Amino acid sequence: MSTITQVPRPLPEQLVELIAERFRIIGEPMRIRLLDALREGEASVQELQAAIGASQQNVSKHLGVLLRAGIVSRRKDGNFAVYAIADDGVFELCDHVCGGLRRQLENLDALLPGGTSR
Amino acid sequence: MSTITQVPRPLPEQLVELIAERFRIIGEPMRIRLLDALREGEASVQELQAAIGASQQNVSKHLGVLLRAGIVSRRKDGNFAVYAIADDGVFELCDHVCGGLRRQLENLDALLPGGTSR
DNA sequence: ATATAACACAACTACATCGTTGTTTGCTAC
DNA sequence: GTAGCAAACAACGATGTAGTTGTGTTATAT
Repeated sequence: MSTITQVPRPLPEQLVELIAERFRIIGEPMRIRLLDALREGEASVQELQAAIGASQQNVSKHLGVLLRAGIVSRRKDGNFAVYAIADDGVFELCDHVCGGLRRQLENLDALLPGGTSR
Repeated sequence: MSTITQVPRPLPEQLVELIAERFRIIGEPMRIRLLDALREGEASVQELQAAIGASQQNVSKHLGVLLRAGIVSRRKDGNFAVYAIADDGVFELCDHVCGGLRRQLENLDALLPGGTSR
């Protein structure tokens, strides 16, 4: 199942907004930390809170944003709320961004006299 | 040169910030429109302004953001400033996002009785 | 039933950023 | 030089959102 997302040429306004929203949601340090933590598997709010070091309310809030965006899923287990990655694509996205960052650094590096080191 | 961006497991704080910034920069409707317009090739501020329908100052400002992020490049041609895509990776990113959106829509679609239409 | 724990919701403050208005810079033409 | 155009810069108001504080809400345990 290849994802050959043939995108229309002048992007329709609605799609622009959707894409922007998606990027904006991921473009938050706290949410990236949450997604990164969830990479190891599902976790409760408590565990995420401990892993990241943020207030319970803040973690819950950001998880709510990710949940409404369909990026994570939620499951109730007794007294706990267990969150998990629902859309693995986000990691490919992050890897892509990391690749881009790396390319930029390499380009900057090439401009310096010292080469790779220094 | 395959970009196998092996990302460290707990993402270092600096990298988190960089990734977030990158996403945040792309996550703006106006900037997405600019990038979309530049997909056809380099263009002056005037042309972009006309294509998108925004004020000169606003277009210039957003282009400045994209330029500082290294996503577009700038070239002076007489009285004009000609911008072009510097990092083609952004389109793959957008396609990825579109793919994710499409998957979500399909999932929602599957939940509806009518199937694909309606 | 009561107490406690885990999580979510609501109101609020602080801060960032979008878009506008006004101005400045840099180039071309006369 | 002066006039005129393209683009960038600067300051401002309005809006959005991150994080905190305070308060429900739901489930477990005694």
